[in-house]
Amino acid sequence: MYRDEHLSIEQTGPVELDSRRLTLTRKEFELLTMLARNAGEIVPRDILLSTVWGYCEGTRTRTLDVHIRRLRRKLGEFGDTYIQTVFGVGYRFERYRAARPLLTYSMPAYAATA
Amino acid sequence: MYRDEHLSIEQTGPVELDSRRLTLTRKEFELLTMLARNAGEIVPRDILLSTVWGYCEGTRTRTLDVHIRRLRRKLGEFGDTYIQTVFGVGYRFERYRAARPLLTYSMPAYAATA
DNA sequence: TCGGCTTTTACAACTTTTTTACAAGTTGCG
DNA sequence: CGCAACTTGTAAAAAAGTTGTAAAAGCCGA
Repeated sequence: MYRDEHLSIEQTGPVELDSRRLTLTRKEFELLTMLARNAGEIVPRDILLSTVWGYCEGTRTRTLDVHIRRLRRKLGEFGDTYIQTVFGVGYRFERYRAARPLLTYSMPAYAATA
Repeated sequence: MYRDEHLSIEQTGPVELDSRRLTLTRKEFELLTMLARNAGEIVPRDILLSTVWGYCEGTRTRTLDVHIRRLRRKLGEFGDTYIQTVFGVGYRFERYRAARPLLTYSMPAYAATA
C-alpha cells in the first residue's frame, strides 16, 4: 500500500520502519492505513472520525489527536514528517523524500545534469 | 509441517520438543497445527474457534484461551516465544530464531559473510 | 463409574482506548 | 502589533476491553 526506503505499510503483515516491525494497536493501524492510502492528500478530521471510529459528525472527542500523537511517536524521527497537521482541517500523510543537497553557486544548474 | 532445532510438528506422528515426545490431546494438537501451518501469520480468534471448534462467530467462550495456555505450558520455556498473542485479534505461531551473536570489533562485518 | 479431556466460571492482570485538563500554537481582527 | 477565540499537542488518569489463570464442573468413552 505504501513503501519507501524507511517505511513499509501493507494491509496484511506488520508495518516496518527501517526493517523493524512496528507494533501498532488496531486503531493505530487503521488510522495509519487510512492516511497512507490517501498519501499526499488531506484527510479531514471528521472523515477520520467517521471511518476509523464510526463517530458521527459533531462528536466532541480528543481521541484522534491522541492517536495521531502515538502514531507519530512510533514512527520515530520521521513521525512529524510523515503525518502532517493541516490546521483546522485534518491530517495529511506525506511521502518520504530524501533531502537532496541544494545546488550551490560552485555548481551551476546547467552543469548539474544528474 | 514445521521443524526447527527444538520443535518438530508433523501431521502424522508425535510432536517432539528437544527430542522428547509431547503428549498433546486432540484439541491441543489441532490448535497447534492450525497455528504452525500458518507460521508467521496471525490467525484470528474467530478463525481458530470456527476451524478447530466449529463454533460460529459470536460464541462467547474462554476455551481457546485455556487451550493456548496448556499448549504454551507443554512447549516449556519456548511456549511464549512460539505462541504469541496479538491483542484483540488472535495468535501467531512464530518460527524459532536463534539469537545471533552480535558482531564485535574482533570480527569485522566484511569478514562475517554468512 | 472412573479417568481423562474439555468447557465454564470467576477473578486477576494486562493492554488499549477514551477522557480530562491544561499548555502551546494558529488565525483573524481592531 | 496584541488580544481573543479557536485548534491542536501532550501527559496523565479513568474507563473499557481483552487475555491469563486456577479451579470447579461437565462430558464422554472404555
